[in-house]
Amino acid sequence: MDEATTQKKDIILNAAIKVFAEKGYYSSRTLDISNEAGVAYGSLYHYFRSKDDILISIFQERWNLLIGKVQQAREQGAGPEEQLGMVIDFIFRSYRQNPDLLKVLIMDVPRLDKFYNPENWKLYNLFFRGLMEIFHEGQEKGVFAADVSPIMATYIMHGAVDATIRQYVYNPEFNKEEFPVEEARDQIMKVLRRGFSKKGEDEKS
Amino acid sequence: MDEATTQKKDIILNAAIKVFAEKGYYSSRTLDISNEAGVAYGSLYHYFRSKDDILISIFQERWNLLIGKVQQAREQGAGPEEQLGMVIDFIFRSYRQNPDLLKVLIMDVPRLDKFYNPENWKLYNLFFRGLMEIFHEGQEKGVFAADVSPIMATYIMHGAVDATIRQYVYNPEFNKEEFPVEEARDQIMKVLRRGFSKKGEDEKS
DNA sequence: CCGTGAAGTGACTGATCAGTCAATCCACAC
DNA sequence: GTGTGGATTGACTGATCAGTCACTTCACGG
Repeated sequence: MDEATTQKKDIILNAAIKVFAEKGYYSSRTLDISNEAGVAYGSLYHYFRSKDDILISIFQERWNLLIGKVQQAREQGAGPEEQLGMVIDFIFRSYRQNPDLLKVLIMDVPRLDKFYNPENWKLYNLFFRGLMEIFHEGQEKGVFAADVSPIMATYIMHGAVDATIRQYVYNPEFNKEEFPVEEARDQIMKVLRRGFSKKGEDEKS
Repeated sequence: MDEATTQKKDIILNAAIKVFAEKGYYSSRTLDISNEAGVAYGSLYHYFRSKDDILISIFQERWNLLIGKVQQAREQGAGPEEQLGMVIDFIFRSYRQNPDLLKVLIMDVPRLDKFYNPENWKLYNLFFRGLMEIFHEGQEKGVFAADVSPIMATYIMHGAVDATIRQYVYNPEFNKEEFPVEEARDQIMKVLRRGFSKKGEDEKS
């Protein structure tokens, strides 16, 4: 795939992210996407097989970035706690930089039937596997409590971040100005650090 | 609304829950719902205004149960921690009893544009408000850390439960037999208890 | 038993749209 | 300057489906 093709695909993908975020996947028309991208309707089908293919491509491309970030955190972060912090921070920064993308990844992608094929599950779970390894190492190093399974720790962390961003994206009663993302991020990290901490393990079960 | 009408509506609603859970809201045909319910196609429109109305009715009816449960927990639970436990337990029991319902509430309802009207937001946020009050009381009683805002605590708790149930419902690689819901529930409660605990507050920030 | 209106029926329709395709344009090689 | 093949175009089509409606059946009161 040459440079020009990659660029054109990216233009379409970015337009699609904007349109999907605005109207939701099923209410979005492929014509809206081509208009937003400034290309002819038919061109969409030159670069992508179908509307589904566009959404899945968004997921695959951006999810790989996330997985790369987890990898990077594991290599560069001083300890397990800092590594988790880096991942959470990356997600919140991604939201600040492109709320539309997060909206699509959180709300549209998981709702598409075609999304659930073995290839995508593998990619999806790679993220969780990376996080689990951080937790596991943290337990071995005696930083994290041994009585919390890494898999549950991963889901709890993911859910906390996911639900919070969902509030930012959707809840009109949520005051974003008074409660900036950095504050939300810090509070999540605080709660999780305490929740997973080895020091809490002895507390009443 | 007489008894017979209520019953018939309930039959349709339950059929819709099954169909929506199976295929997702947008891929579900209203004809599938009438077949599943064993009523004529046109009858759907005698009892409900539209397909959207059916989904929103599912939300409203069941969400009221959840809100009632939060209220009940606040009245009957000994302390804030036990109260939260009761709410979490109710959600996991709802999943065991009717996974389809949870699938619809978690995945389909929040994805419907029409869902986001002031009336539904009000109802939706009533649940969060109830939880926030539990947290607030916990802080006043010195059980929960004062440096975590009740609103974030609520989102973290909701997200943890939500993400976990999502794994049960969707992730084929997740081994439900080896990891029963009761175990998941206990681990979540453990992590949250530690994460929100007053005792952790002094730990390095 | 008749009248009334609610409950129930399912064939039909009008609108919607994803995807196709035949035609044209364009860049580059020879 | 000509040929080749990919890129681009947008009008069109075929299928899909939510919702309608004219009709039938039923329950019940008088």
